[in-house]
Amino acid sequence: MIEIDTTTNEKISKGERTRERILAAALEMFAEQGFEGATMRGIAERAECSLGLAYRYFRTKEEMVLALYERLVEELAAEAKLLPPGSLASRWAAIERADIARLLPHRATLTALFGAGLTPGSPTQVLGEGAAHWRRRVHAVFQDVVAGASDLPKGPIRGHLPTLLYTGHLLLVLFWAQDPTPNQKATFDLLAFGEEMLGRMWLALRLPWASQSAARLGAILEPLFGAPREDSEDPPQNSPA
Amino acid sequence: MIEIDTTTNEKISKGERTRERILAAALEMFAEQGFEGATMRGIAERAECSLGLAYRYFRTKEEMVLALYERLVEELAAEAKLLPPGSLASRWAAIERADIARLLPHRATLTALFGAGLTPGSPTQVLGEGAAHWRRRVHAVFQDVVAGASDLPKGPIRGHLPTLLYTGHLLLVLFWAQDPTPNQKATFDLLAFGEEMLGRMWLALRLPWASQSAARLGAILEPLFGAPREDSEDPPQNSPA
DNA sequence: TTCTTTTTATGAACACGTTCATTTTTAATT
DNA sequence: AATTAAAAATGAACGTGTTCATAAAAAGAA
Repeated sequence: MIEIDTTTNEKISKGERTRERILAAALEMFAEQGFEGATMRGIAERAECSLGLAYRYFRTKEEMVLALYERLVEELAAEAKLLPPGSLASRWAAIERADIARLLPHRATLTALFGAGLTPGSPTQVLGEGAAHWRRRVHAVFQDVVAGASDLPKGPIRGHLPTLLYTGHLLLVLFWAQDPTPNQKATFDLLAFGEEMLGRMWLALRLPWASQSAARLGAILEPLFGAPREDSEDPPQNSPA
Repeated sequence: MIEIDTTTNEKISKGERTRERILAAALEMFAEQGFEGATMRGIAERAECSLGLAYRYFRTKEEMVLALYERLVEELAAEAKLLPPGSLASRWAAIERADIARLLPHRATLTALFGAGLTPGSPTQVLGEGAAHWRRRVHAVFQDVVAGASDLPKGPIRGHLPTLLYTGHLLLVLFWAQDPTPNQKATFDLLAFGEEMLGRMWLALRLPWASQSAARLGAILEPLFGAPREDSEDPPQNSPA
């Protein structure tokens, strides 16, 4: 019962199609009823399968949101590759604006993931071992953002720029998810503020202590968000053995 | 069956004593088994009461952690009052160090609260309406920190300093709860970094655009964390009607 | 005291996320 | 076609947080 995908010409097993069906049902339910409002039984019913089957493809309810997050990260990565050259500030702001626009329809859903990301013991803990693969993935995106910039500084900050931008991204998205102002105005104000600050960077880097401080901040954050270690590169498994 | 407290001479009803017993049991269980590990049934058993009774005094499991948080905030406020005069940087760093030391034994427990604080719909959402009372309370603490500083700047930043310090505090504590480095070294590095930055503030404020930028950042954050509005000052109710 | 009202306490029941032994369907092999 | 092995699918059952109708105990009024 193995079929061939008409667009990508890849073999698609029955299981993969079922997984897709369940995920689609889940995302619809999340959008309609929120993360907590949606129940696993309801998702299974909409996907026209049993409750147990949903757990064959997703170890946990939260992992369904993770699958959504995975897609969004890949879209972000693709967008970073296509970013037109320009100043670092403009490139960073552009990708943040594009990302927030993409996350917008899933705001309520993603917030559940962020909440879990700050919960100890969760496999999706932001700074935990389970999320290391995604940290590297997103870090690579900001390496692209930096690499295409036309106005890179020379000093010791250079190497820390991806990590610093990534940190800014994380804070911005986390804030966005919580932002109670209408249309998340405060978030966009912060974004514009950050863009302007980045634009003035070269002015500030004239001051020797400012340059040193930026590098020092980068050094603190680097081991947490930053450079890939010699670990394995295997993405975590969502499919059954 | 109303008794008199020997230390404060206040009337203590039977219910209040029961509430205290349940809270104590809960905190012990949280410390031993973590927030998720502790069960409401286990807490009730240790408090030698029925399951339903625990829900009479705490609307939810999370609210038990909130009761702990409330205590810790009051201790923080008291400590801010006793802070010796000095530079703003030293006063801020001192209170942060003291606070983190106080939170340390409850790290695992509090993280559950922080996670919930980022979850939409939760009554303890950090920037939500339910937490407004606590935001004002903590903001007042940083007003004290600022008020006692010996080196306050003159410009438009002055009014935003409490909000800016509070924001730094929030970020620091959130980071601390997640910090995977041994003994939370990264957190203390960030704290030292922040202290040094604050110390250099007056140097930076010479630059007109730096001064304006700081004020602009304050203006964005002010409505979220900052100044109390004309709302009621009633603390949320934990006791039954 | 006796009656009434309020406070304090109970535990069965519900919906939920999750697990697991089991069955059914599909693919591979002879 | 018959047999076997692997993949896909099932639904009952468990422990959880939470709710609720109800009872017991305490306080107040007569």
